[in-house]
Amino acid sequence: MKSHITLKTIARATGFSITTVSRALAGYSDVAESTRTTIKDTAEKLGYYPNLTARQLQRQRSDTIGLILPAHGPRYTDPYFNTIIAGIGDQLAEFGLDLLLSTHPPGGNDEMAAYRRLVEGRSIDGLIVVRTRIQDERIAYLDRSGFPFVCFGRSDMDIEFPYIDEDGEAGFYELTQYLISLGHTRIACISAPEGLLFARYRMAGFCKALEDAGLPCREEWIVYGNLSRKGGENAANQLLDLDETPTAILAANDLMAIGAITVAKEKGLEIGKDLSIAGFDDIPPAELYSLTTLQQPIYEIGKQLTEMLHNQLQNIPIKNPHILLKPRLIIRDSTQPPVNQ
Amino acid sequence: MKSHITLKTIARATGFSITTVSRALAGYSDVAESTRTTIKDTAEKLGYYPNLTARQLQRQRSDTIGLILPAHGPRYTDPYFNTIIAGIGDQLAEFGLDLLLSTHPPGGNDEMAAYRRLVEGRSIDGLIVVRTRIQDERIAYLDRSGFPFVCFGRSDMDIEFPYIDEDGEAGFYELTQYLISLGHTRIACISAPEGLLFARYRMAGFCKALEDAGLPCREEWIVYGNLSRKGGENAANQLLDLDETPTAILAANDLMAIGAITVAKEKGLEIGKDLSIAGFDDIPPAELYSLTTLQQPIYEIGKQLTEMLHNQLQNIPIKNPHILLKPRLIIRDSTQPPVNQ
DNA sequence: CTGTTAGCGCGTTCAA
DNA sequence: TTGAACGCGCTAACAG
Repeated sequence: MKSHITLKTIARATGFSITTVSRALAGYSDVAESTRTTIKDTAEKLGYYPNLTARQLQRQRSDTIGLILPAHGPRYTDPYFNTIIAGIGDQLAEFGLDLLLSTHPPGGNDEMAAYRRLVEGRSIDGLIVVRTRIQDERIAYLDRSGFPFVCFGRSDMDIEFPYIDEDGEAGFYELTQYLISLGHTRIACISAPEGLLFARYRMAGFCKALEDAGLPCREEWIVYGNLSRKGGENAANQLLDLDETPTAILAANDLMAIGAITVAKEKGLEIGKDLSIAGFDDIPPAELYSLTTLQQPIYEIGKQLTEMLHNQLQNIPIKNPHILLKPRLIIRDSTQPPVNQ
Repeated sequence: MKSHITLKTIARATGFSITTVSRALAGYSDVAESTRTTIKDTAEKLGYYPNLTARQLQRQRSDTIGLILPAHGPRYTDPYFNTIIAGIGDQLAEFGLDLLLSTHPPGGNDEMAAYRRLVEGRSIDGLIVVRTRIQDERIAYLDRSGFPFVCFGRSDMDIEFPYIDEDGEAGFYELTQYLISLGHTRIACISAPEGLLFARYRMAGFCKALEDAGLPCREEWIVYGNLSRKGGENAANQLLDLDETPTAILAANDLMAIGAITVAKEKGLEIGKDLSIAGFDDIPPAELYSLTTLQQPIYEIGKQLTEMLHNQLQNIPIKNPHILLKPRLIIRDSTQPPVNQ
């Protein structure tokens, strides 16, 4: 490592005081043009770059925001995180901010310790919380300490906080409506476990669309899966073993939809023709399976979360602290009008 | 935000000097047990947490390492990304280090500016460079400035630097050997563009295995694809239109392998039986396609890179600065013995 | 227009 | 065993 060039170095080299050097470089107007030129030139020549840590300490602001990913284990993959990081990163770059990232398994002591560390160690100015939980200790803590934060996702607590979330209800409403418009009347749903908040919203959209169309929301056509491909297979087996089978199945995520596709194919059904299937997420394999699905606006959420937090840090009042972004319906071949009644 | 508790606060509360408080909390031995207790208690009661920025400035060390992801655009997805972050993050947590993350499109001015900023702004102690390029400006810069860094990937420059890479040659060697052991003699390869370093290594392993088995490395059985699914389709079409078609196709990545599978199926070939196909990466859809492939040890690479960098920062000599990690062969149904000669 | 003084919060001499 | 003084590098208030 080369030895560090500081303001002092330049001060000595030019004969001016440290303060003058600082002001010249910062572009203050009360500096003689000639001295500014001298200072700027030697700064350039010496390759001066301000020590950001020192600046942070003085300004009491790090221009850095934090993000703690709820990661778990070696084969950790979450289809959203690439995208949300890209969204956050791009927006951050525009604002000239940095991102401090940690990964910790969700719900443990480690995780909370990481939050405390970043917040109380004053390494960051604000925090983005992702994958909110129904009862979320992190939100409770941040609210208590008055630290600026925004969330990806809603929660079920008696705390007011700014968030952005995908509008699962609107998404499933549109998707169900679309299936109805194709002529389907026997529509089943593979839901996620009821404890999950997003599952509730999606189910609500599904039921509402049926109701609005005057169709019954039949209990035996609502089954549950654990969001995995296997879960989708089990659920699809349940549905397809019924006396009266549905002509369309709507799964709470793509993985389960793909599981359902596998099962249906095994039973000799042609997807799209004999049975329509749709999912949620638009994960990469969805395209390979020609799966109709809802694409989450994750990148946009990342960008907007960052903007929201930035405003908060600037004390700019947030016009709308509760934003719902509607997923985009991606229509592929897995959903088509029903052939046989 | 609550008002900040600093050493000064505790000093005033206990009546001791800031220095004593500092030493008591830091666990120095030259502090009376009684005063240490008093100080620790009130520190606890007041909820003291050291200001990390101030500590950084004084220690001239940030205990933070940097990572700049070569991301590009909204729909940016890199299958490795999650995994390597998880690996780096887990290891970092063990060392008590933080991670400063940026995303920038590769090769641009922005990217280099981001490197300079982190390095010269002294926000970080070391850097992990991922997705190395054949001629890599980042490596040249870091080498020039003498800043500690490690790389995921090799390069083709006259610079000595520590790296970890997947051993594509060994991987493809093993995979090819495996196909040969199944009885295949007509093996084709869909390579990546020659400019890419990893493509060279993989091809080398492929050719070497053929040679070692006394099989010819026929030119018309080596075609090129742009790593996309579409590229795999085109390449497979080329191969399957030949007078003498191969009984096995080895693709430089899973996406192209999946493209090849699609094409082969369209032509009425049964995968595994009429034509064996294998890929590289083990991306999630690979399992859905029962694709034999090579799984990259990304998580391990992330961990080991972090460890390597950490050692470097501690001035612990790195035993082996050039590590190659062998991919793991995942055998699925897409590769089977050839039926018809 | 420029320099002196002071302080951000912490750790580390050195003297008492 | 404790405290005063100093410096990390930068910025801001105040004088001149």
